[in-house]
Amino acid sequence: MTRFSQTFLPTLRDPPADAEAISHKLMVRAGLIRQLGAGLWTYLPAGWRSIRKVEGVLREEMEAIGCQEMLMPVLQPAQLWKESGRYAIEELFKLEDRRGAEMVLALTHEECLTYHVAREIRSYRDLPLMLFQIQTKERDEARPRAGVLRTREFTMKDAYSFDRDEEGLDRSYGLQGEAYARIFDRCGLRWHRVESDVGVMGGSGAHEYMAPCAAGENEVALAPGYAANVEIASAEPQPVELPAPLPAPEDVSTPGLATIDEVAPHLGLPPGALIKALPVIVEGRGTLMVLIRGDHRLNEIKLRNALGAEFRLAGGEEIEAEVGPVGYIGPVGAKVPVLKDAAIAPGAYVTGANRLDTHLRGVEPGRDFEFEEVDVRTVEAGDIAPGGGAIEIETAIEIGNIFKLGTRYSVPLGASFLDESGTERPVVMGSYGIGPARIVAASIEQRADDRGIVWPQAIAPWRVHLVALGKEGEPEREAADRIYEDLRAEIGADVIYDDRDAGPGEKLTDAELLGCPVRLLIGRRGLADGIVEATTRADGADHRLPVESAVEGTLALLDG
RNA sequence: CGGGGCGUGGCGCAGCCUGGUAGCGCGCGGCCUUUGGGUGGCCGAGGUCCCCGGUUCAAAUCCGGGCGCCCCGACCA
Repeated sequence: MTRFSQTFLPTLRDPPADAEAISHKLMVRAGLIRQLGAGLWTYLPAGWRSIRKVEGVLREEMEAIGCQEMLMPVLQPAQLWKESGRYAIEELFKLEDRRGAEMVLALTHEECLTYHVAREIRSYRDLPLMLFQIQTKERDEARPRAGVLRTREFTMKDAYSFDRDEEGLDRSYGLQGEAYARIFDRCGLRWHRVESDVGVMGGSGAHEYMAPCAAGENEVALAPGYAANVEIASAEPQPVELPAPLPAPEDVSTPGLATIDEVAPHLGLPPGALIKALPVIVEGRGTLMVLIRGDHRLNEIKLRNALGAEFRLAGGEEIEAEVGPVGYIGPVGAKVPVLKDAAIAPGAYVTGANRLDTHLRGVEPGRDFEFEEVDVRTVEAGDIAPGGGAIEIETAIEIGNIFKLGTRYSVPLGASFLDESGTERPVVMGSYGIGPARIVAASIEQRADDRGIVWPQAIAPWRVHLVALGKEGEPEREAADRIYEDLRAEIGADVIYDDRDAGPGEKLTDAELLGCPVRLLIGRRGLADGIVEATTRADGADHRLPVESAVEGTLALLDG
């Protein structure tokens, strides 16, 4: 029974005032979701239908690769998380039960599943194993945003693989990757698989699946044969014109000029002919000076990975005390070790002189200071990717990720098995996440037009939106009632029938807002010619279907 | 966590500066009208003005505190 008049489908003429993202506005306007609190969203019937369709695709593709569905609790003993070392995560919701026992709300389920696997898996004969669930995740996000894009509670398809060795992991990882490609294709998304950061915890590899769209929180660097999250992307920089070399560095007076933007024009040089010196304090290593070309930006994740340790930028007082006058520090005669970004090519640069109001020109790396070379800058559009193509930067939503965990969880939680030789070995794990809500939101972001949502068939709340003009008891209604019943016999609940006594404008506008793939319009005008009018939402094409074969005609439009 | 903004019928907003009657559009209910792009008319319902405290004869409005929400940034295992 999906008659619009009896469905909880509250459409809105205007978007909520505080909505920015297209998907946020349209999902609220089309009656898919409503907000309960910051980062907390209710799915109304139409929205939930779409989510469940995504889940259906996920189930099919997971099962197709031998991944078995199960279900784990959201509420978990804190102890497990202390054992895995993740209890300190700020996003982890922590609470106590009535006895005062410490509990947490799971933000993923590695701990829980590894706990079970540790107890049930004994032999190499029990491996490999792939399991998944579609379950709620709770994360105390610092800043929920953009409707359903970043929330504190959401459902996730999380899959986990258990293998005896790295080779097995590679196989499982490959299978998941293939399933992911089919999933995102079936959901009609434009997406990229990009290399991603594995974090300080390690892991031997990770990829993110990114759907380009304006509301994205991530940036991806793309070039022919190359795709990486900007967080870890690496590329050849664009060249910069450097001044003629000097026999030795020379002082230049730069009174009051402390930034690249002030010094470069003063000397008539491009910013890239200057070197930016960034003092950082590294956990366990003290203060270092990182050198970046003046027109480049430091990539903190790449620096963290290069250091193999956490760090922070030094504060003003720390710089004065350990390095030199803020704004005038440089590598020549530096009191701390120097790391030079690889994008600083050989040549003569301007740097701080470590004396107030003074810079040096003609400074040449190697000749005038010692350094360790690292790659820690943020790539930019136009840089040359490893494959030789020019990089383009796109913003994107992360819709899924796959991660080679290795033994990150199996070792602390004691998940091991005996191999053929009777040796105990830790299970080698992978984890694989997809957010159904993000698939829905990304689809809307990528496909919507100025009239509303444009669903792909696979995840539309209804595939057919039947609009009857006229009111109760009139001929067009009777014709529509018949077609509705016939359609239901063919595609079940996948048709919504707008039987409201509203004006034509309102019904048609709502149909476009909701964005179902095929709209059938039954009105006097068409009926006089013996036809119903079918319009496909994606291309706006009109099709005149004879009344007597309207259902067949609709089905033909659908599966094509 | 830093910065900015907002909180007044279901939605979008005005009123606040300069204290005294809570208002508009949409939506909602009834009747009539209209039925190929949010039709028109008449009548009507609906508000603890985010909360607590203070000032005052009197607070949506002024003061103090708190809460909530949004945006930018940081963060995002």
